[in-house]
Amino acid sequence: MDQRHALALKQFNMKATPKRLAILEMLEGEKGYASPEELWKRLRDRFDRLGLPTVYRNLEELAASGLLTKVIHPNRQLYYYFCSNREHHHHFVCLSCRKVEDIPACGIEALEREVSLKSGCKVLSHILQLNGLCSGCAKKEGNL
Amino acid sequence: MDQRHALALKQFNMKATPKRLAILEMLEGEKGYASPEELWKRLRDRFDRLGLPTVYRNLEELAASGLLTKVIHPNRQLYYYFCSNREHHHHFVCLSCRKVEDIPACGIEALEREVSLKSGCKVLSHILQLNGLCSGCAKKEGNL
DNA sequence: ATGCTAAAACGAAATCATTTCCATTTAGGG
DNA sequence: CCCTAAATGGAAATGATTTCGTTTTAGCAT
Repeated sequence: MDQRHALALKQFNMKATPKRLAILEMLEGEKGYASPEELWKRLRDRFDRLGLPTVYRNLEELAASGLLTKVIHPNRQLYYYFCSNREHHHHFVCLSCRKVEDIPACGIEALEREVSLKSGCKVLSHILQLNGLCSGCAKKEGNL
Repeated sequence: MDQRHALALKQFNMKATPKRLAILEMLEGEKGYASPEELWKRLRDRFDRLGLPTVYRNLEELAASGLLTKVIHPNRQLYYYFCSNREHHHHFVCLSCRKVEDIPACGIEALEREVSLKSGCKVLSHILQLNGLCSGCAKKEGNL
């Protein structure tokens, strides 16, 4: 299991440091997205020394490599999610319990082509995310 | 022209204050998106007193009403854009010159229905934005 | 016109998530 | 086992955004 992550890191020329592995491992164990500070607090148990900047740095780098996914949250704070789905796809995120669900295909690639053809622009990236309440939270209602 | 904005504000039970109108007016005149601070600096010429918090507050409220559109920027700062297109739609934003272009239809409504039916979740909002370089900036290349 | 009241604006100060800096440590190829 | 680039620690800085309590104002009603 560690091996899996270590390999993935190597693919991106990132050293497989214990802290990086721990971050991936912990986030993989989460059911939903987590903030850098939350992860830091939990990981401190496992390391005598662990700086918050290290967590921020690693999360950012891992997201840049695509090993983690950033969540765009209305409160503008950073949240990350471990998604094993290596295909291009998008997410539904629950604003209440933080659960994340994959969204099957989106027609965005076609849209990108259409837009860039029509206006001559160069699409570098796109953001697509659905926000809401997962089935569980929607039932409990009164949430958020 | 003021009248137009004043009416729009009234529709949302917002007072048509000079500063609000000025914000709308100035943003309407922009070709692209602008940051609260930029707007503040430009608007200070027209008001002896204008607080930055006022600009922030108004931009936020106007965006909440849908009179302005928020841009999700990779640098995580706030940017706003005046979009006269009252239909539901999305944007392509140029990361270099800040130009904004409307994106025609997106199939998101269908996607939302599909997702919410399949997983029983309640989709409250969605984010869709294409980032890139507009045709002009793409030519100049080397941008960003 | 004038008064009234809730909404809006001031502006200084606080907040606080995120980043910087640089000295120290470490992973991992040679 | 060495070496070097990469990673980390920790304290401090940053700086966009928000809060707070007070003052002003829009706009309905008299």
